[in-house]
Amino acid sequence: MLDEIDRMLLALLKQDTRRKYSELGEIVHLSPPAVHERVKKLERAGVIRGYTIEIAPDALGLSLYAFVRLRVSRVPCEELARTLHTFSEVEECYSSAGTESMMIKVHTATPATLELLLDRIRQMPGVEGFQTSIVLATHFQRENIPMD
Amino acid sequence: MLDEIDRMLLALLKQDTRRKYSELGEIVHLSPPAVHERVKKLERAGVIRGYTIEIAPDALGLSLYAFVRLRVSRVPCEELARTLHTFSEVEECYSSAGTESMMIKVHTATPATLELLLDRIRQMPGVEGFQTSIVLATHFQRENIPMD
DNA sequence: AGTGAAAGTGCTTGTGG
DNA sequence: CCACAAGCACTTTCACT
Repeated sequence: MLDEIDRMLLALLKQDTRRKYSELGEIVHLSPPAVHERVKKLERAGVIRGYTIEIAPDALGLSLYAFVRLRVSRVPCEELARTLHTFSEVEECYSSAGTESMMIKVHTATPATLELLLDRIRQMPGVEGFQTSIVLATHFQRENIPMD
Repeated sequence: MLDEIDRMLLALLKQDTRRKYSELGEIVHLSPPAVHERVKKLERAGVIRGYTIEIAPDALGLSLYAFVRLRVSRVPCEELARTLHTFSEVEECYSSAGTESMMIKVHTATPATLELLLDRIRQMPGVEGFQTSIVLATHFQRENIPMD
């Protein structure tokens, strides 16, 4: 489905989408229209879901990250996820195997804001309790694009 | 530092960077060159760190996500982070407050690959143990851009 | 800082191999 | 599936407000 050239293009575009097609073509040894054709195909296939910017995490005045693991009972996780989606501070939401059935990543300006958020989460039906891990440092974030 | 128009532009570009400057200008009531000027300023200020693509998580044949919380002793977290960076399956790496001093997000093709990775992590000096949470569902991932 | 017009550049499409 | 060439749209710059 995806050959090596496709994977190289994905890796290159992941680094910087504003590379010229001619530049990409030189690297993968293809002409600009050929690169264009492949990229469009990746878009249509849904492999490339969208073109976005990476924003400096601290530029927006939100300095506090935390992971919260939720202990859930009775209520389906998907239903809780819909409620959590309405809290703008909740940036990621997962279901997981284990005692804590859900895990979220939250992003707030201050500890006080985090406390308010946790208060709201505590009141959600089905949430029996949670464990919070404050993030002290983000060492790296990246994406793994295997070339096989 | 960042006014409301800047934040709107960031939110719009986050959704789709291939919007035309004229299109952005209509929304924020500015001319294309004015939008251009602001975007360049955001780039120079480091608020916009880069332009990337979003890749469908399952398109690359990696179907298994897991969070691993590491119990660390003796060794500085930053040193462990450098070692973890050499494992391509480790996509995110954080230091956190609490009993488990570090937390990583890993992305592998199969449970067998995950096991091999955990074996390697287990052998790292300073890693006393870890707890693994397999991700069953990713409900949402997004970014919070406050408009204040 | 923002506007308007003009120039430059790369994207995009059609034709052909 | 890819290379070549041309039309076209957008980005980018410049002079001015």
